[in-house]
Amino acid sequence: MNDIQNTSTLELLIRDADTVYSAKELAERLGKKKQLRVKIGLDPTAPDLTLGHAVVLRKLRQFQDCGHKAVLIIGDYTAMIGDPTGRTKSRPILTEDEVDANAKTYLEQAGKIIDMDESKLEVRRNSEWLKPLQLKDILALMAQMTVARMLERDTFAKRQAEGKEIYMHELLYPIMQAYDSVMIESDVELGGTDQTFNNLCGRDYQRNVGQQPQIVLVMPILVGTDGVQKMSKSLGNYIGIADSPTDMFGKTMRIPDELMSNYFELLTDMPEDEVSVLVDVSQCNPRDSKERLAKEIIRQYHSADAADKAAEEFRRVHSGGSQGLPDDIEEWQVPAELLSGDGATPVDLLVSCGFEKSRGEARRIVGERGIRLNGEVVEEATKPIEINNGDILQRGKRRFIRLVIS
RNA sequence: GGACGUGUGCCCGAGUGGCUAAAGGGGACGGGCUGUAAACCCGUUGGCGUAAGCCUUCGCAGGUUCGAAUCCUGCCGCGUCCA
Repeated sequence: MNDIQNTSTLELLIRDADTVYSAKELAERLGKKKQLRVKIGLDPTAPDLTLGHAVVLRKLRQFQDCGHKAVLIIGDYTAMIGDPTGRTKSRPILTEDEVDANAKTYLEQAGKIIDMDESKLEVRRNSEWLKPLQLKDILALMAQMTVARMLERDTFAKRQAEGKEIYMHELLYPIMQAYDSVMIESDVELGGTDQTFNNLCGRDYQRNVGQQPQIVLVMPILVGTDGVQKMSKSLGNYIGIADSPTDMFGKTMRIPDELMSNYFELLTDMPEDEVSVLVDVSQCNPRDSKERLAKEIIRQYHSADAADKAAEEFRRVHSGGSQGLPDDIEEWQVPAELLSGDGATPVDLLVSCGFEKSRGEARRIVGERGIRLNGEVVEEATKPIEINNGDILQRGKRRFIRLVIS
């Protein structure tokens, strides 16, 4: 590589980053032309990755494409604490089976983004080195950090200011994560802005043992579909990497318009100048731009074909009060006992097929004119209705089921 | 160990003897409208019942009262401060 290529590599790698500690160090290390070890940690708590994870994984992929090695850490031990980013409940210890299962799903899903080739990827669990630690080892690690320093961390500082509790073991989380960096000798660690403190700890711990401190590349946090909070599974404002094209499309269409440029930037490879046109309301209809965004996203996790189909289906089913049907409608076998006697009432059907949890709920939604049979609004909740094989029962705008009678 | 608080529906949070299935907000769901599953507006949001109505719910267990989420006793959880 000559200097010009080197510069453009650096530019590519720090593009879209929130902060880099420091770009200068990264330039220097890239200049040494050795394969860098680029660390990323995932706690195997919930078994599904979201587009929030994708932001960081996409960055990791760029490093791989530049010839560097991804070191993916499955935080099976750190997961026992849970990163104390504000939610305070301590988490249960995961069994080995749960970790195995979650790790497997993680890898499958991450594999849609990163290069799984062995020369480009190393997967490690931090129980490997955290589990054997003795108390004296842990004390030695703790002795490298001061209380004052630890309490600088924003979430701790905030909780302390508010008089909220901070448990002792939570203070260990950054230390454990830092120790991970030492053990795998990472050159670069990637993370979201909420990880900054932890990642910077890694630099200190590496320096203490004579390693060259890792470069910390901080990516912006992806805002969830609610347009307010961080995208996360537990907040329910997420788009999952494993979501179906239909769901991905619908969820993307739902994001507030203002979020579009952010999503384009962090989740697609579209050039900046093109994006700036798309998000300019004087030049483009936001609806069309958002459809474009949704397609770009789906293309990466499914296929261009699936993206087109999802868009077409969405228009057909949802646009302008239209009554089109989705491509795949789940079938449901109507139980024989519902058909005996006077026949099934809408309430019976709704509860039995799982659209509603209770008969009261079912009655209510019929009253709200939220139920249709073959496109016709069902008016009476408790009067038996005639149903035939193949009828389409619809709840609200987007839940459909095909009745099967045999 | 001591003092004082606190525990309400999916979440937050009012309520201090009846008019409270329990204000208000958030979320969720349904409808209208639309460029979308955005925004905005309207509605719904314990269970059973066609309905009248009945039943269950305010940390847990008892008690007082015609009547308790509201008062008393005990227990449990949580918090702040003092030691």
